[in-house]
Amino acid sequence: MARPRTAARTVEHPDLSEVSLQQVLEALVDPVRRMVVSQLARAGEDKSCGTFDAPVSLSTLTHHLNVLREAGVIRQYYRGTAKLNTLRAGEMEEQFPGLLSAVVHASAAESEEGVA
Amino acid sequence: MARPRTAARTVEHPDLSEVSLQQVLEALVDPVRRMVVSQLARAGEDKSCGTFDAPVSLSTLTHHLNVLREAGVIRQYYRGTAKLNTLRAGEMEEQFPGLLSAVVHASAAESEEGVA
DNA sequence: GCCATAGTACGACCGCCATCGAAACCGGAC
DNA sequence: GTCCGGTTTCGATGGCGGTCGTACTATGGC
Repeated sequence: MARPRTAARTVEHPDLSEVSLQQVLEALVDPVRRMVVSQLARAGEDKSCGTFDAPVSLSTLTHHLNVLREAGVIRQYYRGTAKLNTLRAGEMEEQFPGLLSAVVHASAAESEEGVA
Repeated sequence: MARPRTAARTVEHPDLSEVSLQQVLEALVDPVRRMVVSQLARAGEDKSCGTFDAPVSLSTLTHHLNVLREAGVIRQYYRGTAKLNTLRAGEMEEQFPGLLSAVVHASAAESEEGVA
């Protein structure tokens, strides 16, 4: 169907007003997904699927990224062969004030404690 | 074994420093438990098991209250025949800053939206 | 054109947790 | 003492979700 060569694959993202608190909490309750979120928050910038450090297979990781995207926590977009992921921190803050930041912060605090 | 007549049944509560973020999130991810927390937050004061409005049987409700207690979210104590429940909001705020309040707030916002 | 690389879709398995009903329990009222 | 209402424990059940491997697709480089 002569799909455009550039700006090729696009990804569906929910409007945050359509996302329920339940969805967000379910997304954040899984340890692997919280790792992903933490790594995104720490990295400061976009990471591709393969660059996450997680104790699961790639297909499982894809699954987790889908859940996070559907919960409105991350945004995904293609660039070249890679699919990049970024936190929707600002929007989340608007829709669920303090929630994502509290989780990220507590998560970081817990892992520091292990180091200290 | 000659259990003391007074100050009878006591309940074990974890120190919040022993509670993991994982535990807290698992406690808060269940809709019924979030209802309980919301009702406690709104009521302002202690509620007995039987006074919660939840679409589950009493035995299930007991189970949920146990989970919340073990996660450090609520404190329980006996008074007469009743077992009262109260939020450990202050302690939670210290250990997991912003977390419980964000969830309670978002929860309230969502139910208001249904009303509006 | 071909190949290599990155990610995805699908289907199956398995363990965990919410749920219930019924029976036991405990404290207080009488 | 006996009864009663409130709460808990136990065991069984059912469904959902995390996990994996494999087969597949798509993009970019050669």
